[in-house]
Amino acid sequence: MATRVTINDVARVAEVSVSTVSKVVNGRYGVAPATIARVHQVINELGYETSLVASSMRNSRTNIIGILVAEFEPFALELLNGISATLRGTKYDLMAYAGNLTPEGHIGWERRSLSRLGGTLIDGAIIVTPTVEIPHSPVPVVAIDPQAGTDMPIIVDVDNSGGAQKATEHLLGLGHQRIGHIRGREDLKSAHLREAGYRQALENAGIPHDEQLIEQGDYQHDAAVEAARRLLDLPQPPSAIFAANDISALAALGVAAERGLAVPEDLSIIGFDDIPAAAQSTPALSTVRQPLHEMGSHAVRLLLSLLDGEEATAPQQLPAVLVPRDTTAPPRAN
Amino acid sequence: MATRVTINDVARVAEVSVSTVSKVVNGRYGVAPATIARVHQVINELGYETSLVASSMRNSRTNIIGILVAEFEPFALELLNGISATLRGTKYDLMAYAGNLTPEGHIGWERRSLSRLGGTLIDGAIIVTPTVEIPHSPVPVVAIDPQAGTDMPIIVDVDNSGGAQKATEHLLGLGHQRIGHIRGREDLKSAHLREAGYRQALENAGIPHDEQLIEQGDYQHDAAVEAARRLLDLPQPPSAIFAANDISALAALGVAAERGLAVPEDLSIIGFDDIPAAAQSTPALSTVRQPLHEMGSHAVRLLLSLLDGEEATAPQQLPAVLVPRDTTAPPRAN
DNA sequence: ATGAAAGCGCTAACAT
DNA sequence: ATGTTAGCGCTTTCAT
Repeated sequence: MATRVTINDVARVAEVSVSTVSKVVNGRYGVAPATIARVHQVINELGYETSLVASSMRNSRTNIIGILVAEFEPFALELLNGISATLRGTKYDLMAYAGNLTPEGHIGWERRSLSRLGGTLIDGAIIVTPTVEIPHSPVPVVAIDPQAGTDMPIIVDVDNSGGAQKATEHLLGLGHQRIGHIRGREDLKSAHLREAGYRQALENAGIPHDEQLIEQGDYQHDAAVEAARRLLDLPQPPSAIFAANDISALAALGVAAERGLAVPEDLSIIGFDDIPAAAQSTPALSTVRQPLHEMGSHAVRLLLSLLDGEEATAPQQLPAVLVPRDTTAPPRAN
Repeated sequence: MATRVTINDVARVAEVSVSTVSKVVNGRYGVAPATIARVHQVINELGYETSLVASSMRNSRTNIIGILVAEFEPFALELLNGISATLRGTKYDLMAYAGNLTPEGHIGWERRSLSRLGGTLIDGAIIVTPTVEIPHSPVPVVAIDPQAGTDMPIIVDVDNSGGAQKATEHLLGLGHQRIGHIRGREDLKSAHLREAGYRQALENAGIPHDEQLIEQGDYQHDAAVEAARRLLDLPQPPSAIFAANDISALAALGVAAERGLAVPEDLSIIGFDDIPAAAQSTPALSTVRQPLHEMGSHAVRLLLSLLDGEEATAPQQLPAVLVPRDTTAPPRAN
């Protein structure tokens, strides 16, 4: 754990000025070949590398893209995978920063992280699932799957309403006519869009609207359990349920079990997200998947074009992918 | 994309000196309550945040842990998951840096990244799968799964020999007596350890050593295909093969198919690593898994104790987990 | 209680 | 070809 080798150490040992070392390191003109050789030799001997931090204070460009996440959970990690793959071969390095691990300050973490890194350390940022608007950023920013309003300029997310529509049409296609919906969190854009997709599918199928079939699940297990119970307690219970996320769908699966309902024979259930647990449940949960890899890839391409000085593009919606598994089947003939 | 708000902006608007602002931000004593209030107000108005970069040049501590990876691939991402979870609730933020994405300089990326970030930006580092020794680091370092020698002081990795032994004993337990081995890359420590575990298991079972049953597969598909062919061409071919990694095992699976051998009836195959493709193959590959989540968690705990000034600990070996799937079964009765 | 000044490691404009 | 200097944003003595 030796102390850091700085440009000063190199200059001293090579018996030149620091600016000469800097010129050599950055390949600037106006240094004698002999000097270049000697400096390089000292650099190797000492194992010197320029400090990213110090040089980023002088240079505007660092060739580093920052990925700002609240936390490294599976959703963010899968995005990171696509981002990393897309960045390979470009001149950019990748720095992922989780600035929300400390107990304090959880809301608005993205604004904080962006201010702390932007303008100096990173040339541009991709923010994963931001919770608040970013009014003015020091660097170009692309948001992935923003939770709140749509005021962020550049956005990549899944086609929530289209995905919900696919899920509902899947049930419709199996022959279901009475389809319930467990709604997501009121304050999140995605919840509204998913509900809209559900309504759209029913409308397209010419099925009259029944407000009783929509219950609030808040994207959370407990609330979804209650919602599912109310749905199944209906005088005319639904033969299928589209839940706004997999957590809720899994909750509904539990309620079906507690009622002695066979899934999918007595009740079909489909979720949204395709979280890992979805594939593990018994029976395996039918759902709709966000193409995370491609979303990350898309975000990178958008950011790179922004960094090349191109104009802001319209929001990018990537299609959701239907993943039919074992919780959806035709309704029991009656 | 407004320009960055600096401490100077705050000072100017609040009509105080920058040092006063700094004191307020860092909660130092000796500032009038009225001044504190005014400065805070301006900070909020302007949306100021201290620059990580600038402050890290003055402070020795940043409360940021750096994870240095060559690339964000599944192995590193899974580790990141464990690392992030373990760091939650501590005072540390997490910064993951992939410094190998640029085409040039791929070997020794870890030394480069460490020099560039260490000493200023990060308080300590966890390096994933380093390829070279780190002679002197500016900050405490823990290595996960180093590829080369064992000269790195603090290491976390899977128990390679133990895992190989488990795999071999699994085959032994099924009744196999003649077990081949496709060896990994000569220059990697893990390959030697896995071979050693294989030999140990056979020795423990009192099975005489047959050098013909070990072939070089280099951890690579093509070489492993050749190795598997040679094994199966033997006058007395093995009834089971332990491959040093899943790539090689999958290659062997292909060779079995090309020979018309049924797996696992005619030939049992087991790999090592549990890469995603392992679960996808037909039949699904039996293998041995590295507990990546726990390895990440362990590395964090080691690093934190190092940062608390504790002494270097001995290398940590985490047990590998046997994952029996469908490519291993008792040998055909003969 | 406040501010002026030095310095962290580095780069670039400007001498020499 | 080389060195001197200023300054990036910040924290920390050290005056005042």
